[in-house]
Amino acid sequence: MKIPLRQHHRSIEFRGACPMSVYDYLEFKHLKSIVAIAEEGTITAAATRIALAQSALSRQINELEDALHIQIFERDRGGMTITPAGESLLRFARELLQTRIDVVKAVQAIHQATMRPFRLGFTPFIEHQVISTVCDAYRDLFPKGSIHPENGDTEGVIKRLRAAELDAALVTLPVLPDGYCIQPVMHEPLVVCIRKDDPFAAQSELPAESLNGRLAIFSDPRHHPRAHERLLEMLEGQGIKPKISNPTFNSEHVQWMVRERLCIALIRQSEPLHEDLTTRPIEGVNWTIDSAIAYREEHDQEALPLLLRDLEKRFSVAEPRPHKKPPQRATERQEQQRLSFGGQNNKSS
Amino acid sequence: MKIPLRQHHRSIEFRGACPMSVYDYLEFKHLKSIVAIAEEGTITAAATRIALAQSALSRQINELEDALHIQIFERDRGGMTITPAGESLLRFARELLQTRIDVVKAVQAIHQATMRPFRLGFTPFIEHQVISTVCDAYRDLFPKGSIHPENGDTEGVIKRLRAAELDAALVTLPVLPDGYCIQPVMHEPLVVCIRKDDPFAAQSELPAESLNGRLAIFSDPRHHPRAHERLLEMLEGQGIKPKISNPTFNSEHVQWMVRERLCIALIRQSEPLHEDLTTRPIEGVNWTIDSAIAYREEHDQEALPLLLRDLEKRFSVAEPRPHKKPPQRATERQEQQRLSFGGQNNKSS
DNA sequence: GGCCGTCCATCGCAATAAAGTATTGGACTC
DNA sequence: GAGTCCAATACTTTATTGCGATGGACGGCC
Repeated sequence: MKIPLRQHHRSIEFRGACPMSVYDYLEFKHLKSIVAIAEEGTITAAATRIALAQSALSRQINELEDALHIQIFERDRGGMTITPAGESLLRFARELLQTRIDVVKAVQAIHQATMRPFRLGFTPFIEHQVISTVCDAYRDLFPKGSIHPENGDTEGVIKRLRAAELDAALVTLPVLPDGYCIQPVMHEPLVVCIRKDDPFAAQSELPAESLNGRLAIFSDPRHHPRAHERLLEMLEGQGIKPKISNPTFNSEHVQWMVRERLCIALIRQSEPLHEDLTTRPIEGVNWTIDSAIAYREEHDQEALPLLLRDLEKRFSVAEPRPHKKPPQRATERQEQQRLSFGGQNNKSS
Repeated sequence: MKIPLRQHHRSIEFRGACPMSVYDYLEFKHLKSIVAIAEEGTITAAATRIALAQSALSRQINELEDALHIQIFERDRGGMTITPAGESLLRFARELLQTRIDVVKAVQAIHQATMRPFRLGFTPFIEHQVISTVCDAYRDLFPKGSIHPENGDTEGVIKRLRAAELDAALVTLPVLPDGYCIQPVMHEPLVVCIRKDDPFAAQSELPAESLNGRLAIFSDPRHHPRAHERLLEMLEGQGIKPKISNPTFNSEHVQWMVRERLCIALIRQSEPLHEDLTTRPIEGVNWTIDSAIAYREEHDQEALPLLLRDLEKRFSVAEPRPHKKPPQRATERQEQQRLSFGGQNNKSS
């Protein structure tokens, strides 16, 4: 059991401000070895997998454990089994190794073509704040890169994404996750916009029936057919027949129509309101608009993995929405079966 | 310019499933070197700092650049300046090196004492969902670790945190950030709870005057003196004189009093309501309750850095709140000058 | 119980990779 | 034109890794 304390002939440790900490014993190659051993179960098998001699691998791990004072594996007969400490280490090993790959790819891209500009599509339904957060993240990660946001309607954006004319796109769900992946970035409640002097304004939540025949839908089927359909489905599910009206994006038009008592309207909770108007949730449902970033799995944009990784940090995942939902990891929950509806499913545990 | 392509004597590359990718050339030591060179400006200085010979460092970087086909530095007279590609790499180098330290520390701790249990304080003001998200994160990172949530009033929790009897604490702001650090986890709007048949329920927002003399405050100065003070300040700032009442935590008591027309009350937007009650925001202000996790800067809990890192991902930072706020990084914005008030300062850019 | 196979640890030795020392050469300064 | 600073290179030394072989521990099998 020799201690592999690096013994440079002449005094090291004193020179500069860098006393060679113990952490330096851990290198990426060790992480690779750990993953291999954990997955193969024996040093012998792991050694062949990572093209190393069995003896070398055995030494490597023993010395690492020794230097770090960690026992990573338990030596049973018949192989190595990972310890609790090793289990946590393994988790990070995988993460770090993947990050290394992503970083190298991205940096190579920056160098080679001074990196291809990141083409980010977005639809009119995406809040400006979301777009700028994404752009900020990108510029923060790649100061010399460039990001080109381009807008378009949902179908067009998705089509261009699929055709690799975009590297990623900010869209609102639902979209068919066909040929691309989705990572959610924000959820925003849908509420009903009514006049303050509307009789129903006295209530904190509007019963679904009260909307029947009054609620106008302004979403344009051409701009986001799936969301439009989904919305109609959801309304139908609550027994609400929407009023027919001409599609528009213009929030002021919508509010004007409500003010003129021509209808009431579904809008986002965060939308700034005219002073005569107010909003109310619909009783018993918890509809939200979900924004997500979509990207091709087989992307050729080297900046993408790191951008996604960073966005995960920047955007909400735990929803501080009225009534608690079970906290979930972003990667598991995304799905386009919500325009969204939350409705009854609060408090599943 | 020899190519340092690792030439194992006998054919490697074919053995297992691990064809030795180019990414393997990048090791943590390279990241250290890159950071050192970038900070020192010359190879010579960097070499002494990281206890390496100048020649070794020069070669190391040259071979790395060569293997990865990246130019990281520009060789000027008088030193090395970093390239755009290097700039991005540098960013990740720092991040990864820090993560390595955090990981090793945490894993060491797991091994040594099978890891000291994580003592997480929380106050009655913290939503259960927040606590369980934190606990989930911990257990996810350290499957064999244990986390002990303990509740207490704010002052007690802070005191025990400072006395190192707790490793971290979930508290609501404001707290004096004295001797410890704070990372926000959630913001939740405060709204006024009123009866549905209250005349003011017809309005979507309540003017501040309408609360005068009617709004009862149930927060207990003993449980969170600073928040209590702050709340009174905020009310005073709006010209609201609160009604005196006995402190209570029990939300049902509060709602019962509102139902009995004894008062109206400030509550969290997400609180489940009795069917006779509703909530309204106060006009012109945007008060929120901010939950944060507090911890000593000189912690001895090795799990803490990785937990904080993970929580950053799990919790909202971009606030999908009514009216956009500028997106900010979590670490910069925390401060206890909000109980919080948002009020006029929306849309600062 | 004895035999065999598997697997990990260890050792000696050889080959390679990495770091050290010393030197060179360019560029800039005075 | 000598001095200085710096990176790069030549050459030497050290450290790491590979290879092959051995031993111990365990379990299965006859």
